[in-house]
Amino acid sequence: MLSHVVAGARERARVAVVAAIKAAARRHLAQEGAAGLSLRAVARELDMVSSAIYRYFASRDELLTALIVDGYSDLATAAERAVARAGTDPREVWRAACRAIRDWARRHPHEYALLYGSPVPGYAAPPDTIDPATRVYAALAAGLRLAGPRPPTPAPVATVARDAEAVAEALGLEVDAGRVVRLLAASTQLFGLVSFELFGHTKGVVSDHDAFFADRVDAMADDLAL
Amino acid sequence: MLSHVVAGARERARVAVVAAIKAAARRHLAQEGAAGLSLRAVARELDMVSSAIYRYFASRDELLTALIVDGYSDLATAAERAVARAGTDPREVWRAACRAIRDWARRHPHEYALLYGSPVPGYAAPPDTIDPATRVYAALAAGLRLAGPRPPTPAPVATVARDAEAVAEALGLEVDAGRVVRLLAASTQLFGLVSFELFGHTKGVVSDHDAFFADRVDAMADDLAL
DNA sequence: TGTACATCAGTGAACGCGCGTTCACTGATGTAC
DNA sequence: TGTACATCAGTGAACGCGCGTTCACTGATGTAC
Repeated sequence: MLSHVVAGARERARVAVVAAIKAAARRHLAQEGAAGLSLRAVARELDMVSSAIYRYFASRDELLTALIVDGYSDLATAAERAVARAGTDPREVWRAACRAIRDWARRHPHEYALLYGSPVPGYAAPPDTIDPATRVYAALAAGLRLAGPRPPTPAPVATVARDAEAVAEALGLEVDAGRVVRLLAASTQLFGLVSFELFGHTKGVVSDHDAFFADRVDAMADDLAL
Repeated sequence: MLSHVVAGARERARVAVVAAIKAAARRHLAQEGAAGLSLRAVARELDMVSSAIYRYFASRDELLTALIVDGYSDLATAAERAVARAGTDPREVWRAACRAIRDWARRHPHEYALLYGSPVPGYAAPPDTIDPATRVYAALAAGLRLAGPRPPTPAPVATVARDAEAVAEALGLEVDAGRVVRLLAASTQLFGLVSFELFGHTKGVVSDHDAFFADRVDAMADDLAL
């Protein structure tokens, strides 16, 4: 729609206020967590009356959804940029994607928790969140895509192989099912590492998180034959 | 203290009420999540007046702490029992521990989220939670302990090696640093897999979670040389 | 064994607070003729 | 270009609700002599 390109003053003001609300909500998130996100608190911070928020978001859940979609998009963009900067060496591309995701998570711990932590009770993520979430996995798959076919690994059982082939298809990977399963596992490993670090489960165990993370990213690269 | 063994009626009643409060709180947790756990709702369910709860717990946070400690203990006990049942084959012991953790998590998704999901905002876990949490990792290490020294792996950088040696010491493992790092990684991988499954991140990707999980548990066993 | 006293569980009212959402409204900004 | 009308942003009051925590209290249960 042209109205999005040549916007009138009203439209531009609206976009600005929506952005301000989301920014304030993000700040609020950092203090109270997702479950405690309050429309009234957000309105207060913007010197608005609480009911004014309803001009921009139909409900608290709709604002939450916007934050989640923005979060995935922001994270995906960070990963994609890192991948683009990393050149064409598959292992470097993999490293760049992993590092970008961890760095983003450390910079935005509460948004990370919103995306990959406990689900918000009573809130069901709508389908709008699927696409940006998929972009993150696509960035993680970039190294394998660059590397092309890999030495085959033992095939997983049929049900798993079928899932793996669907994933390969969706991400444009020409890789055997076993390797795709390893990529899925590497993703859960990656988010497991980041979650443990951010949520405090490695307190008193791991002291040099940078080195530990780098070590494991390379181990995963080996496993993926990158 | 003897009073814990030969308890009077008052003491026995007290223990029973504490248990009832925790049970109700756990049920409430399942509906509202940790952030929404409400003393008043718990009291209502037990047909008590809300202030009566304060005879048993000094504050909401103290009740939360009790739930967390119980959660880790319960999970650790489940893992330890599975390990004990599994016999002496290291790989079987490893499989049993992993399966027990996943099964417990699926049976208690909200307690799992309380333990391994996003931290509760404004709540700092007290040191009481460390011991039972460590028992879980000890159960995961049982396979490696049984297997004894493994073929050495490339040594990690010094800071990581030092952490690994401290962990080996604490868990009573006679294993090289590289292998200990792999065990730590396997733990984060395990909890990453379980979290992704429970928190819905594999929706539309993995259809046969049992098979996928079993496949990865064996891959980790290979990596640990079990 | 019987009695006096201390301990404890549970009550009910209250404090002060914050929340999401609705509604009728005012006034400013844009649009169509 | 000027005017009439429609659209929209933001206001302020209100609804009905739930929360954690404190406090003075009643009555039952245990303990010491």
